[in-house]
Amino acid sequence: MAKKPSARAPLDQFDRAILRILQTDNKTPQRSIAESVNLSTAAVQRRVAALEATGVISRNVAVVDPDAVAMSITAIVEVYLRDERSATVDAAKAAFRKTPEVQQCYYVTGGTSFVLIVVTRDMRSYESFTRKVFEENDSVNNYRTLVVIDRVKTDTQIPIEE
Amino acid sequence: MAKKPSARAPLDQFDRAILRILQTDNKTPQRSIAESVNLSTAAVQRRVAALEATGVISRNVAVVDPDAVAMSITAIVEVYLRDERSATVDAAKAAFRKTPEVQQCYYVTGGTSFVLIVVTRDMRSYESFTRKVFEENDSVNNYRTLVVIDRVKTDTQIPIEE
DNA sequence: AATGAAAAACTACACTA
DNA sequence: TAGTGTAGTTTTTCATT
Repeated sequence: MAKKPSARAPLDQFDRAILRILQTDNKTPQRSIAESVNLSTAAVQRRVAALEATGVISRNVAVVDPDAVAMSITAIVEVYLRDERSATVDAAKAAFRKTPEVQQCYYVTGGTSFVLIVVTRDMRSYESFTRKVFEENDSVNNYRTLVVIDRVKTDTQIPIEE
Repeated sequence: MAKKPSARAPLDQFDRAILRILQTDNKTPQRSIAESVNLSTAAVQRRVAALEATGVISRNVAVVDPDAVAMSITAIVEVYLRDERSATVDAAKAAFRKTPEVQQCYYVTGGTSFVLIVVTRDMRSYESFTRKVFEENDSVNNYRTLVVIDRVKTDTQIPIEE
């Protein structure tokens, strides 16, 4: 599993084309990638290995449907910290990073400190999550929950320019 | 590429253990999955195939680091529609779904209509995105941008209970 | 860029709870 | 009958030239 800070040469057209494919389906055989982008399979192989080694591809994962594993509540939570001292912020980051219900966490500008995407089994477990993570946490001043009605789009694809 | 609405038997311990592994690294050889969960490789093979066929695993993807492809702005946008008539909402969903800069889109409760996660090259292209998608769109009443300073956690992992 | 070796994914079939 | 393991086949990956 590659995760280098990466000193990387800029990506060329081939790399970008390969990334577009792997972002959609990383099980695509190198042979058919090679056809699509007009390279040999060996070239594709070397490029994919390099993209992984330099961290351009950070992970290779299966995407699981939350409904299928009976995790029916997705919520977006805006978190307001008591203060923005770096110790406070770093502690919050660490806490969110290791909480499994927190699927995504972003530190943001504009008044709100963090935006979280939280996944739980049901409303009861969402409530106990908020107790545990927000209400018993002194550095959290306040939070606002937006419950997701429809996960319209959850691709984690990055738009890759031509 | 599997995507069935999924009428499926509930997942057992084996399935959940397999999902936990594949969510972390879907390149894990079936042989080592088999060892971890105490099944034969063939059994693992069949279960993975079934999980894909029923849509429990919706996709298999490479996760690309936005910085590596020079997409340096991530923004979280709260969108307020003019009204919540279903035609208006559905049109907005369709529009967001097909806009490549919109990496994720959630329809939510609580005043805000949509929360978007938007990825662009830089601030200039973020601005032209907002013009194109919000300001020239009559059904968008208003929107609020939170610019991401730190992508603290961007796993798209679902917590899978024991 | 092409070949060949190694590994992984998949299939067939007999067996068992 | 649904699901497993063994063992054999095909496909994919990867190193070497």
